Amino acid sequence: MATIKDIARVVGVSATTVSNVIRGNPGRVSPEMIVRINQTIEDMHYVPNLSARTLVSNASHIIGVINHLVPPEVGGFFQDPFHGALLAGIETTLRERGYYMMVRTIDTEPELLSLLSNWNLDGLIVTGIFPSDFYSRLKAQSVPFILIDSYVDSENELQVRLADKLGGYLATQHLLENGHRRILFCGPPIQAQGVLRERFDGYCQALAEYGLPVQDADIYGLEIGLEQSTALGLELARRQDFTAIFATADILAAGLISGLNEAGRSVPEEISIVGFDDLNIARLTSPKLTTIHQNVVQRGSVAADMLLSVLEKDSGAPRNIVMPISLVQRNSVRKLP
Amino acid sequence: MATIKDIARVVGVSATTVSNVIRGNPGRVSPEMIVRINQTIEDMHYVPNLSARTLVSNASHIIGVINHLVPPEVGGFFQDPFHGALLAGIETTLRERGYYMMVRTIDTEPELLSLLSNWNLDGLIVTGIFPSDFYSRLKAQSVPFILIDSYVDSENELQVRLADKLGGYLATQHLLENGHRRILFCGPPIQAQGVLRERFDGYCQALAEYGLPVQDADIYGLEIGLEQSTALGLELARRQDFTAIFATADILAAGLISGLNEAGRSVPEEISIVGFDDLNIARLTSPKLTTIHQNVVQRGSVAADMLLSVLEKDSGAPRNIVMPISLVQRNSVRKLP
DNA sequence: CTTCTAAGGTTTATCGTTCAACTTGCTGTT
DNA sequence: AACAGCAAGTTGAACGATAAACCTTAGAAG
Repeated sequence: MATIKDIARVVGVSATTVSNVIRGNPGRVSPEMIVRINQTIEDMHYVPNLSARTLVSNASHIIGVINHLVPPEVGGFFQDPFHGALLAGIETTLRERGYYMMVRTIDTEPELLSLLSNWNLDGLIVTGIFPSDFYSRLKAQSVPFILIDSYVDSENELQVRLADKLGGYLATQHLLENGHRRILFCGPPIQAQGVLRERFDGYCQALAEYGLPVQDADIYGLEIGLEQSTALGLELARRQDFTAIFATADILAAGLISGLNEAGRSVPEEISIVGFDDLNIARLTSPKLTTIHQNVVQRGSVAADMLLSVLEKDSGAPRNIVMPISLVQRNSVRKLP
Repeated sequence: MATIKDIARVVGVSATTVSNVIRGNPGRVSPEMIVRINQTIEDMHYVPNLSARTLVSNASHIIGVINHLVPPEVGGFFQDPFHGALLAGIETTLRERGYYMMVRTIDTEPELLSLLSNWNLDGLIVTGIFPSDFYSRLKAQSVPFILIDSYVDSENELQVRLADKLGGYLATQHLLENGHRRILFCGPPIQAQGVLRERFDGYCQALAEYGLPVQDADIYGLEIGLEQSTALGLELARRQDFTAIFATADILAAGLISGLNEAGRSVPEEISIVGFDDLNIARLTSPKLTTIHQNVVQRGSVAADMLLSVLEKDSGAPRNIVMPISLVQRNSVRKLP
């Protein structure tokens, strides 16, 4: 494969000059030379070697996308449709802006360190929910990163958040408006801060407005995954003291419906359900899922855009975006008389 | 960040010696020195810089995973649950064996070339269906690659195939056994060779055994995606001259069910459907999908394993595996009287 | 007529590793 | 005593690019 020196030799200039042309360096090269060099590059099918570039310039044009390891039994990262949509948005934007993407699930801290120093990653997109001390570990590395999912209470940190509290509120309120008074909350375990905390806060607020208590027995924690939620659905089918469920992810809602159905309880006739995310599967379940809509693909793409803008020193770029949500009514909620 | 020279200076040896220890080079270093160097590496949190390593040794430890660009409107690559499962298997294996994964959708040939020479990829996992001339283009590059989906008629090429023809046969035969006589075939356009060709051949064979003709009007080509298949479901609802559908992917079957239902035709009472893949969504649809099972996650992981074995010169490694399939009966097929 | 400046380059060092070719000191053999 | 052979290193040149500092020439300015 041709190197920059080959080009230089053929054209009869120094490697630096070729390098300047490649990187579009300002004004150092005459217009006709630019044309000749570009022509030769094309003729010889020259493509710069980014490993070499990375080595000297310390910028790799690789963005790492990491997620906390989700054991395959629990569904796995790539198999989760939410993350699939996120990745789709991220990849499209990175491609368009000339960056490469290295996806990796991270289990232990050394793995993160290896990833970073192995490849001089330019930046990191952090998806999924990491243990709470992870954020400070990450800050200790001097790599720009943007958080999706694992919120942090700081205006300065790069984040693409969602109006999660509002989402939790709207979902719950919708059920209350339809006459439901005992509403279960099902989602991954609630941490001190982050997505789930906020959705839970919204749930509590809605209940409070109707003067209803939040009851421990109504809060269920489970891993994201169809198996887990189907199992929970089977379990819940035995309880007779509630009429509705707010599930913090569509995939959970889908599993719940499936489990409830299997146990002979019908949705929405006996039990109403509201989901969260509005993924494709929300239209696949039967009944179709009433859920909180967010544009996940766009969220990934906004995250990538924000990160790259910061990397490219665009100081006017936003650091903290909150994306909108809305309630989408389909058929999984029944109005009680 | 510490470099190999820092380690060398601290220990008081040359960089080469450290390098030899890191790479486990045979016998050139005394046991006690090995211990001291390893200790220092750990103390200083040294991690080798793979860009530098790649540059000189011409092996990057990066495996590219490519897919032909699927426009987002058509579903996108990452959002397709089949590819999600595949990626899950691939990533797990690559991680375990110490490789990195660079995922990229490829639109034009220059993009492929850039990807390859930018990063000195060690190998390529090719998923999805590429245009037919792509295979020869790929061969022209001297990068080892393994095909999943885009079959090629050559025993020598690395491939992880599936008993696709048998799958198509079993699916169709199951419908025939249940009394169906007019069975539509729905899937992405059939090419000269590859997955779809084989599934179609199986379909034809089963029909032939029952003395039934293959009719052009019964073959539908559509892009993989929920939108497309839902639309097709709506369209098919108007036809009254068939009782069953064989869909070559679960995601298509799911959309078909949804479209048919929407148009007021019920599955399986009026129309029976058999899918292919047995993805998670097969248990989400209502009715649950009767489908051809394959272990997609494992398929990804087998592909990665085979490729790495070849890279690591394990000449005994298999080059061409055919993974098994089986029919899973759920509730989307009705026995006709 | 000298000096300055800008355009259009070139030279050389460097990034962090690896690899091939040396060196050095010791042991054992004949 | 001479020397082969080996263990345990070292040295210096790559790999392909970039960055900083330097050079050369023509014309403008004084």
